[in-house]
Amino acid sequence: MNNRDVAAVFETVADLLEIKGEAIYRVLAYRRAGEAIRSLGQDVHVLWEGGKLEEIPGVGKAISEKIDELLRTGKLGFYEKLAAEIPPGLVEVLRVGDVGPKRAARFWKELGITTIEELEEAARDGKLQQLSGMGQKSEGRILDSIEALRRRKTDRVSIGVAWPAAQELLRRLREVEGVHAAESAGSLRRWRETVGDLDLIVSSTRPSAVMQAFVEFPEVERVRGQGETKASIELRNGLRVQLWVHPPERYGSALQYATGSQAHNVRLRELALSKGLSLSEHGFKRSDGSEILCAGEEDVYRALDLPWIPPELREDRGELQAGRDGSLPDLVKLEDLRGEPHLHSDWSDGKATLEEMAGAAADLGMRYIVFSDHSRSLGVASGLSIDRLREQRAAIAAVQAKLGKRIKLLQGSEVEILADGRLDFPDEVLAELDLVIASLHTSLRQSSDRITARLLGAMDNPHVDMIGHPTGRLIGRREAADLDMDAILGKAAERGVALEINANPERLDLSDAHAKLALERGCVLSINTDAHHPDDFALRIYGVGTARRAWASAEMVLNAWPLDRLLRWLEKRAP
DNA sequence: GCCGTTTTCGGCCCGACTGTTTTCAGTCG
Repeated sequence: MNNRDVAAVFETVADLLEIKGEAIYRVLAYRRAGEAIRSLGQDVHVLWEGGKLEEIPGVGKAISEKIDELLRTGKLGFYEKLAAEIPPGLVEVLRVGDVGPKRAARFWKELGITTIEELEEAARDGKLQQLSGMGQKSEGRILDSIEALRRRKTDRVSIGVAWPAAQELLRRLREVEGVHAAESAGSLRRWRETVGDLDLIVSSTRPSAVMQAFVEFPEVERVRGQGETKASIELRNGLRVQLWVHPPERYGSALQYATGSQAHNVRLRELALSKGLSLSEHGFKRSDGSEILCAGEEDVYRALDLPWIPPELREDRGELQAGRDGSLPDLVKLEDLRGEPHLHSDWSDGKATLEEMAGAAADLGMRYIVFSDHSRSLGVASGLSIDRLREQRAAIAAVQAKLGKRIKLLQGSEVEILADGRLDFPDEVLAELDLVIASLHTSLRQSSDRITARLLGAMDNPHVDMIGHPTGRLIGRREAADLDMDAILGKAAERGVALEINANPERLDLSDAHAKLALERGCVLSINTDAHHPDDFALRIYGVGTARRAWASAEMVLNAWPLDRLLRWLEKRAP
């Protein structure tokens, strides 16, 4: 039973309790605990064995006992009792928009509905509108929502899809007359790896005009709601978008509010209350009814005696305390990155020549790049033989001569960790390279013991400087390998091996949570694009976002170091 | 059910929008 499984049990418990009509704070407690376990960097088993379950925020005595029962027996009596009372299938019904716990409970009790299919059938038969408090419109909305749910396929989309889509909408919004500023908020602004919808905030004194222009954008499929200051639409590609319009003098509180996370906002509001202030997206209200307006986000935090907190940290993971202590990290920025340690050329499966990749990198201001084409056994990616690897070295030297001081070119390899744990090149070949990245691409479904041993063994090789996309996950498509992350991070810290944050939005591997844990263990990170084409360098933003979510400063990121420091580091590592 | 620069008990964030309403419940973020 992994973290996700445990989290899913508590999240389902929360939904079932809510349908049952339990006290909302009890429901929220289970939901919060579920989310905390889901975003835990380390295996919940490790905390369990160490008797540290209650250190998880939102986990107290009752829930830690339930985790214990789950991990010991694989079952939870509390859940089974609940599932006997309320059909667990109803949890699925909650995914339909416009259907919350109250309606789900009524549909079940009054119409016997326990699945989305049954709900759809009842709606088509006009049975929903016969319930008191329901009408034709509500029934129609629910039918629309079921269709929308089917169109979406998944609940959350990759940030690699969401971010460009948001930039396009923002560009268009900024052209609308009367718009002072427009930004994305929500989980996108916090750089979460997937987002449920886009939240856009506009500063304007003419909200209704902005609203009207927005719902008439050509890519809008349907308008889910439209009011004076708020609109909700769905795009043709299934993405849902919320727009808030606020006057400039309230823009800061609106942006802060919409950025979340919910847990962070709850903490802020508690803090506000303790100072006799009530905080909403419109600003602060004192008990006498007077207001404090916040044009900028920093005004919101200042009113609470806090420094501005970067959006990536707003997850209620200690950022308020760090703000009070003055110990907020100076987070790594895109401009801090000085080079690219992991990229491919057409010598293996890249789509561009050495010179094209080098030129593009130099144009972006990078000081160095490391050609790290695949090694010989990865046939599907045209991995280099030892002879080809040596030929490539001469080719790189020729390009270097041509580019001169514009950029420093290094040669590395993304060397396969074979299924039996050996590396794909012998040590004497690895010793010829400037930087060696060891990666898993095959046999990712091995048992935890075997696949963990492969990575540990690779890190014991003195030539290995870095591990590429450590868990091998593809978000939404392939699960991470079943690694003992505790052992992996411990070994990386001990051996001084850098761990990659692969910036490709399909990977983001290490994840934010693992990267944070890695830093706490004293590991060094590297933000790599794994570029196969010059356009891929643009993916750096996703890696930077993930590193920032891990509380990483530039000091902790290998490719944010100056080149001479990197070279000294490599030299010191050489056996 | 959790939690403590108010607290080990008594709180726990707040508002917009919609639909079916005679004053508000439900959903959403």
